[in-house]
Amino acid sequence: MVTKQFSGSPEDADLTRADSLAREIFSDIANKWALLIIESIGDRTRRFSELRDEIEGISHKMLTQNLRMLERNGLVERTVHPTVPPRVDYTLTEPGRALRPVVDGMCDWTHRYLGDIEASRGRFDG
Amino acid sequence: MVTKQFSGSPEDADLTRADSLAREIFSDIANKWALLIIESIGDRTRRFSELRDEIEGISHKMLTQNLRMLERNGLVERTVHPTVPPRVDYTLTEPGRALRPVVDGMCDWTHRYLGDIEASRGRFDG
DNA sequence: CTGAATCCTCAATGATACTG
DNA sequence: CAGTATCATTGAGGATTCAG
Repeated sequence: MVTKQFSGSPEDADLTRADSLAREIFSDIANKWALLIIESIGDRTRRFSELRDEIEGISHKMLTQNLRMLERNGLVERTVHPTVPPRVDYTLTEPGRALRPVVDGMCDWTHRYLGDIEASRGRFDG
Repeated sequence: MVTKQFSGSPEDADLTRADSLAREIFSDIANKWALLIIESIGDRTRRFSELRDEIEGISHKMLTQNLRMLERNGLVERTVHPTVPPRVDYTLTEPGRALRPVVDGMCDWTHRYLGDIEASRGRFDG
């Protein structure tokens, strides 16, 4: 549950604090760019430019922004190679890898129900 | 994969069309309100006001907007009871229920790594 | 190449009021 | 109660520029 939680116990403060933190994290993760980045990195090591090229439609800014956010939350690790021109590699951390099955599940679901959804849309719109 | 797909085969047009549709659907679903609504409905029948009360922080507008979107994509079914005052029930359809494990997985992941993430944030911010 | 910062625009969101 | 519409505001996100 990432929605409300009632208690009444003395640990109320901690519970609501943990809940609001959970919601904050959930909101960070539950957005398309974050999930697509995780999906794109997978179990590989990817450079900034590779991600930008692979993730259709993502802008330079959105990519850096989301990579920072994922790094801050400890889902991706960023290693800078002091070469010139600079080269930065991104990999998933253990928490990041643990999220992969979830993202895969969402991708699978999307393809599995593509037809049904298209049909439903047709009905709804028409 | 919901990112790029190359082919070169004659079905190119259909492939890219299916891909863009997949991305569209993925973008619809991969947002916090949609996922929280699905989580909140679960296997129950929920009224509009119940959802509004249960999903902390969601506005009237966001709830209706996302419910319409989910209905259009065939994830939720909307049944209006012609009473006064009116009463509207929402339930998950088969595609909607099929997405539950994914959402549950994301919620589980959030709570599982809450501590790690908080620690990582501390390191990153400090 | 990567990334930060700036500016600018438009869409997402909230607040409010009105309808069935 | 549920839903739509309108308006106002904010913030997301794109384009561009500069720096390491």
